[in-house]
Amino acid sequence: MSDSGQSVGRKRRGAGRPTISDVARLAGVSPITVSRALRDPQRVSQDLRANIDVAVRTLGYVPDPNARALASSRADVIGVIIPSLTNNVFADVLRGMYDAINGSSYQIQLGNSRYSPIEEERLLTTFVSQRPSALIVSGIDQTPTARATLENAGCPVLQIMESGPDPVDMMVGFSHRKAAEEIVRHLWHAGYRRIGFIGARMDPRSQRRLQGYRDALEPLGGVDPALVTTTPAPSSVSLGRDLLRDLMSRAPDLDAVFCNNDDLAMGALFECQRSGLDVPRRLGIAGFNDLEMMAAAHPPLTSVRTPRYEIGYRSVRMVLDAITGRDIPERVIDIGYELAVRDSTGGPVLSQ
Amino acid sequence: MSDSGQSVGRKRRGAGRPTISDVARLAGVSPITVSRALRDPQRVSQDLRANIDVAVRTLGYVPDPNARALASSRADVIGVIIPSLTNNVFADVLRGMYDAINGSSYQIQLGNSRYSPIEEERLLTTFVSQRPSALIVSGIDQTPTARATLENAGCPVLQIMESGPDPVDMMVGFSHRKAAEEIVRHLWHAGYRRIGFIGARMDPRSQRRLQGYRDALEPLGGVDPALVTTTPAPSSVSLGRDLLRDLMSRAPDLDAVFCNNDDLAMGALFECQRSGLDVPRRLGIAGFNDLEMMAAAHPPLTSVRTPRYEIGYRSVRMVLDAITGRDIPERVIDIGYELAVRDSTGGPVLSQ
DNA sequence: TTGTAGGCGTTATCAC
DNA sequence: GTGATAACGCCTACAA
Repeated sequence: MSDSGQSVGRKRRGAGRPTISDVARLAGVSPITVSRALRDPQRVSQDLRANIDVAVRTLGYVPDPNARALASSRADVIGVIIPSLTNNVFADVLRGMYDAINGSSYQIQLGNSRYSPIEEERLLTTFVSQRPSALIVSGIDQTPTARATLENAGCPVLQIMESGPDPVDMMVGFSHRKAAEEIVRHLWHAGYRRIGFIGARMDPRSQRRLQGYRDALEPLGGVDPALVTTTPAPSSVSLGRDLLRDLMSRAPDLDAVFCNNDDLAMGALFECQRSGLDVPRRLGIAGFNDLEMMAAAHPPLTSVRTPRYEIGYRSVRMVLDAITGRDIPERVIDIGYELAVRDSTGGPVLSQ
Repeated sequence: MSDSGQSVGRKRRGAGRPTISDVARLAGVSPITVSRALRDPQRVSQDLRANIDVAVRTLGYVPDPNARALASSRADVIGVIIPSLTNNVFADVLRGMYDAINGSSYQIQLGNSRYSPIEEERLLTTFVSQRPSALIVSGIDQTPTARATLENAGCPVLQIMESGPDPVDMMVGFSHRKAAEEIVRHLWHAGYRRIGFIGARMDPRSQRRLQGYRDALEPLGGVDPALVTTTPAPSSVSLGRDLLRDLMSRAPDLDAVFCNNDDLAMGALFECQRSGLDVPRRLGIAGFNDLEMMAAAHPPLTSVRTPRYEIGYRSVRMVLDAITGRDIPERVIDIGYELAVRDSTGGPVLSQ
């Protein structure tokens, strides 16, 4: 009790909560043994481990993550950067991530780049300064600076949402271009011939969906620029209404529309309801992502089902495996997508 | 150059990035002066500060947040616990929070309790072990354990989303009970007499909305239990369809429905469209939160506009003020709400 | 398997 | 206003 660290006049700056030394003293071992028992119980003998467990519980000891990070030059943190918090797509991804990290000793450090590559650069710099155990970023269009930061981060790096060439390290996603191409082809096969495109935000993934739209129609009679409407404005249901109204007024013979995402598709549906256009007979509507509401709409809306939750879940499992040195059989995963074909693309009146 | 720290044979464990000592050496001052210049420039003389700035830039010095947290017993982190990531309500709150923290040197540490008080307890314990600068939690229904943790966290605490008695510390929210009461009264005044309630999830805030529904109808002829349908299942648009269908089959004379949230309201609208019920003449529909899609629907849907973004934004500003010791004029803020009255509650056929 | 020595990078404390 | 000293709590490296 002479050097308990609590004696009068002793100066301590900390908040006075128990430290690893307190536990060690109570258990009759050295601090490093406690440290080992906590991190890798197998490296400590049975009986000592038991003593230590008791001491930990008795004192209510909780390791200090900051001290741990400082000493080991490694924080038990996975940095995640996404471009939007309100986009349902990323909400699902995040849910998967948080589910996957549950029960582990790691924390997710979340950054919102707001679709700004520069903001992403800044966040990356901040995150790297914390020496994270892994980094997860959205998309494959990082700036050269950001890419360099990722390459020198000294930890596993995972790019999500898209598949593409030249990964920084690992990758989990799918081809937005191919997905778009496929659903546009579905519209064609359903009998639609004047197929338009409505797009908002027009971030890189939206651009590639537009490209997929073009790729699909090119061999099928060509792309009519008059049928394409895009805006850099953030996507919304109201915007879907507006964009469809614009497009219809400029191209009255439009008979189907592929919407960049589900919000726009929902807005397009409401616009049709308002103006009395029969869906799918007068106008076919397809969206992208297959949010839950799509199947519940009237009529149910066709979309591309993207495995968002799964992307989030698998990405965290993957970096966790990488962190713990486990074998990663595939470092680049094309996770695919599925068409969710519903009544809204049932075909025009005069289906061939 | 003899003791530059880079000389051969010297053992350094860190990743070799510049430290505050490197900056100090280059600027010809002591480390503590650099520390002060970085945190509170006014405490260091003009010329030294200039030298230090140059040195910082020359070396590309970035402070180590872990070392800082360890030494000061305080991490520049604001812990935030929300019950859901996919609920649009919290997405908006988070967006406000991330916007408000932008530019500060603080980080948000996000936890997802999945509507589980026990999970919230666990997260709180984990967060507190990091010595956060502030904590923000959702709702006012923490377990006694969680509440004790908050009270002993040694940092500002803010409860958001609801207003209520007995705050732990600070509070930003509004009365869900009163908001619900008001919109149900609106339905009554619009001429509806058989007003039902549809609820999902039924977390504490949903419960209070149900209470508001009852409080409104009690003095207006009483509550008919047959008009209330709730489920603990997570809310969704599809569920809104299902619940309305159930309710209509059990109470065919239903003439309006207050939905616990907007997803359910949207589902109720789709169900009416499917079964050919005129909205608002055969059935009035009101939701809660006023998500963007509500105004774009056909017909536009009535809801309660809740200031979600503002709650997020103001809550972070508030804890930031508290952290920096600024005066907080109001520690408990009722941020209010507004009715967004639209066509979907335009009144029944035989309006009085 | 366990322990010793010292460092991780920064800041609180107190002296000048 | 500036600096010396020690401490924050834990972990790596090496020794026994």
